[in-house]
Amino acid sequence: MSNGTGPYVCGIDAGMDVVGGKWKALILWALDHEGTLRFGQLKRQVPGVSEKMLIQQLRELEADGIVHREVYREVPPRVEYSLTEMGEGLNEALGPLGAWATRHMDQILAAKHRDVA
Amino acid sequence: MSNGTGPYVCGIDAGMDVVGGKWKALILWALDHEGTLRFGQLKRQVPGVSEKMLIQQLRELEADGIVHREVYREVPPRVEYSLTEMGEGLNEALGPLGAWATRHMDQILAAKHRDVA
DNA sequence: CGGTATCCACTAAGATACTG
DNA sequence: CAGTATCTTAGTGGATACCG
Repeated sequence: MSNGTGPYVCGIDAGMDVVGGKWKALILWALDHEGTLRFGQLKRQVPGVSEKMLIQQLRELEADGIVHREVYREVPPRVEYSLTEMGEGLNEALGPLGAWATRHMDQILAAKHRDVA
Repeated sequence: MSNGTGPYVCGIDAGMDVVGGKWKALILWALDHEGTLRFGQLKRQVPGVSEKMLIQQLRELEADGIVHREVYREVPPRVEYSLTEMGEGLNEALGPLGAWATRHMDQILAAKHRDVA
């Protein structure tokens, strides 16, 4: 996801690299609003995601220190995902972006329809 | 870049869709710091980008109302790119994300090295 | 329940060559 | 100078089937 020319040019570049996956924003948002979630619950909160993608994105977020994965060795198995402190900070940092997009939602949607047509 | 399940689930989702291209953050950053730039100047400010990708990302940003493209019909041709008001707003909204990433840069870089290895 | 593994389609991205 | 056109490759994402 980076440009490969060594370290990042700016913080935004690095930030986009962390949160830039197709489903990551949605995962972050779900964990922020619902708190700790099991795998199955999380899947329901992110409609349309496949198990493969959900796992993949969760593993990347975990590697980046954004989400915490807690395994309970029970029958049936239970795994819970939650935001770390760093993840909560990331969510706060994304707040203004969300607000901006909400403010300009009509234009964003209009542009999107145009390139579909 | 969206999940295709209709409108966006949240603003962050929509925002990521606008700024989520591989080079868009860098383009935004360059235009914000340098002001109006010609195509060639912009290319030098975004090291490693191909002309094809630069054009493509610029066209998408233009369609989203983020950058303004001004063509001067001269010889040799001159085209200048600048941020719109909406684009400047987007840049401000990305500020906290950049700050967050800068704050956690070491962990981000560490995670990145780990999955290279 | 919470994953893995495999295969396949699609798109994003890069290299190169050419044009108004 | 500022693109366009074409081809090729790498990576992303989805469907399906199976496992502890």
